[in-house]
Amino acid sequence: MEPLELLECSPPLAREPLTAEQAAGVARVFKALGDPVRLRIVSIVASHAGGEACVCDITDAFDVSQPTISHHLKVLKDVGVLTSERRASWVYYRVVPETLQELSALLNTPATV
Amino acid sequence: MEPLELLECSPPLAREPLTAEQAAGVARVFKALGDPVRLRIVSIVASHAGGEACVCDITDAFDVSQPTISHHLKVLKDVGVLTSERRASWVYYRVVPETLQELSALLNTPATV
DNA sequence: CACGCGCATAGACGGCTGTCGAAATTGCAG
DNA sequence: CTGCAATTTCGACAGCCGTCTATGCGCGTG
Repeated sequence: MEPLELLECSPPLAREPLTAEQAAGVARVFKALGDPVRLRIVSIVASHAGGEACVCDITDAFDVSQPTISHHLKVLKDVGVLTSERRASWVYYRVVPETLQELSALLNTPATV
Repeated sequence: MEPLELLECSPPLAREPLTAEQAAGVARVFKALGDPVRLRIVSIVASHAGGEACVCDITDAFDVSQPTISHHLKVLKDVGVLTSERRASWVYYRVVPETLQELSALLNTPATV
């Protein structure tokens, strides 16, 4: 499943209606962020020292099982919000700033009058 | 179901991990935006002349049934993305810029090194 | 007042999703 | 090579979600 390029130039939502294809692509990312656990995962990774966190760091912060965390990480990775890198026995996750920036720009309402 | 105030000061995701409560609140909004039809609805309303659109305007843009559109509008209204106002026989919907602005600020990654 | 139109609600149904425990995979150490 | 530790994958299951049809409600018009 490719990370899917979002929008070439990220026009604000209010500029003109999104096409069905654009909406489908962007909705995938919002959907991934639409889970409390995943949202916290992103914030944990983003705010972690060095901008990265291993799975064990993340798992410790939740009461859900470790496979469940792994599942959420896969979802976030599939939509291009996170990337992963294996070093020794641990897998480290990082956020992809470009993806979040795209969404941020999209939601940046230009004084909708 | 109250529109739920998001975050008092909208700290970026990377500042510090969200609490479970914060994440739950924000995730509700992202979840609402995580559907292609709803995302297009928001963009249609936001880009419509006068910043508002009646249900008939929106329904015409989709192939789904009118009750389905009405359901999506309710979801977006419940999380504080849209507001509605009845004038005569028609109901007009508007975006709530503050809500989208909150999310935009949250995703605005501050150069995550 | 009664009808028609615009929109919302109710109920039903198939498919997706979050969760789990168990098993497989990968890499390191001995 | 063998065993261990960290992580992913698998299979299953309950609950949620998007969609539909049918129905109800509000409002303007004749």
